[in-house]
Amino acid sequence: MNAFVQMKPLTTCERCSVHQRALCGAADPQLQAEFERLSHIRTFRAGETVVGETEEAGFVGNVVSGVLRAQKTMADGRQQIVGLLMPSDMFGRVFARTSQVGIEAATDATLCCIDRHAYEALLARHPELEHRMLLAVLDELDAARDWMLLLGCQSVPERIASFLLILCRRMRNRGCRHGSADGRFILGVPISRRDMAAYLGTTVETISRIVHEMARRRILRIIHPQTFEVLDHARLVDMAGREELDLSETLAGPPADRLYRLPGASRAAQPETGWRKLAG
Amino acid sequence: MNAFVQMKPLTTCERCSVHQRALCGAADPQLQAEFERLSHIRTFRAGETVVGETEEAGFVGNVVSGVLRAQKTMADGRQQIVGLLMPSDMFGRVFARTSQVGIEAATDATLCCIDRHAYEALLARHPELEHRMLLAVLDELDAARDWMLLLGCQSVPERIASFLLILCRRMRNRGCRHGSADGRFILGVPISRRDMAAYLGTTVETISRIVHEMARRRILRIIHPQTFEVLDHARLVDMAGREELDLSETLAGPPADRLYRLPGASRAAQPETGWRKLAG
DNA sequence: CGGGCGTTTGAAGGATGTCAATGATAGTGG
DNA sequence: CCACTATCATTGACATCCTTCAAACGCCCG
Repeated sequence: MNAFVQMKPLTTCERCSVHQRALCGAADPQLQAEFERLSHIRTFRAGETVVGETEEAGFVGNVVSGVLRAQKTMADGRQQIVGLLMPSDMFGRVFARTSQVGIEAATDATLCCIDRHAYEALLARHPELEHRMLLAVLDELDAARDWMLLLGCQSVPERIASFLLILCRRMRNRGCRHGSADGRFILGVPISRRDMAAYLGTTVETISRIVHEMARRRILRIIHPQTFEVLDHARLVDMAGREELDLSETLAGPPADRLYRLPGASRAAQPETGWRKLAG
Repeated sequence: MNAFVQMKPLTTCERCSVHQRALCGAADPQLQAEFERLSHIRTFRAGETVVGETEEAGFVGNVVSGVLRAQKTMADGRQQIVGLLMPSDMFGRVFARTSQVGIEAATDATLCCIDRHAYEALLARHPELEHRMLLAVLDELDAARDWMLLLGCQSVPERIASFLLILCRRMRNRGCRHGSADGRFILGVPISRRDMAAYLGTTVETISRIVHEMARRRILRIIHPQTFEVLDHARLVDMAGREELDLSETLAGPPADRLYRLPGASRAAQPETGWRKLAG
């Protein structure tokens, strides 16, 4: 547990920042050695394509640092981001020629890659690994369906509030209890407006308008286009319109921290009337 | 293959209409016997709840006949259908207390049910079954992401066309080459307008308007609110706005028939201008 | 026959997309 | 170090798709 009592030198994988959270970290020593032998680190600059939408990917892997976007594109160019992949998340599609999902680096990123067929063979030889893989995919499916609810039922203001709440929760889960030391909650959005729009099924202009309206209402403070201070968490929850949001793991994270609950902040005295309409 | 040369009497499972397509059908004899012992048939009337959204389901299973809807509900009652489950599709969530997805019978339905923990134990004892389960869940994930593209990027007319095309493809895959004997293509929609609206992220009124507009344009003929004749398949494809639709398995069907391709019907001489706008 | 449900149709309004122009920012090369 | 440029974000005006509300219609079934 403690690095100071560790006698044997750590392997490369054991030094990996996402090793504890990723699938490979749960493997037994022999399997970990296989991972160590088969995997390799690759880096991508923001905007670079990791796996094209139509191509058959030769490899799968884990995000070590940075953010990837999993996206689908229509014939006329319209795009939908179907998942944001953060450190320790898996990317790539096993057991299929192609899944029509492209993977691109949303920020500069470091990936731990492994040949797809080698990984499939590993899964076949190690049922316990395949079991954990199944659990991870089931969680991704839950997340995808949660996002279908967001896209199909929620207004754009609700979607934006939901998205920001999910980011809040993720930050807290990752240990950073507050974004800044003095109790204020600073929220860094890891992706551009364009990616936000493609993720939330809207446009950059609409996002800009609504975020600024939220700032006018003192729900947020805009420090930088991608950095906000959350001023009124309770009204953000109201605005999202769904109670379970602080509970669910919508960004396809690991199931371990699924039961984390935000502290029950008291509701604002003056509840904003229906955020389904921007007028409020 | 042929029932007439079958000497041993068929087991209950072997007589099951979805046995060939479902997970259980691919199991070895010993595992099939376990399925036979553990599973039981339950019937539900249209509208009945199979698994509540918040409750912890005690069982999982397969659809034998009828259609189920997998849906999520927001606090204020808005609903999104996140999947339509047809015969041979699995329902229920293994390895989780709850997935916040409710299952209801969209039509009268017959289900083959199995205790969830018993099934989980079965998966643990039979890695090859768990492997097939993983493949099925991966296909469901692909389908969910395809639907995210539909909800996030497509206009309502495009969504409706896509939905109808998927039903067409499903019908053809299931062997019914034509809905009627004389070469006309009769399409039965297995769900109500309300369910269509909840599935496509829109309202019954909008669906009605667009379907009737399609009838006016001689793309469809409305035989009955839930029965259409497809008059112009090519323009239906145009209207959907995505080429890969006839290829992808969007309704979470089995992967076996994934490569089926519709015959390349010739395009209409007079292409409708942009179906993104209803005016056309 | 009547009630209820599902569907259709109409009118009106609003939320959000589109187009266009400006402002802000960061990266680049001289 | 600074202009230059490309990209991103913002803001405004406008158009329109779609929802909402309302009422009528058809149909099934008791």
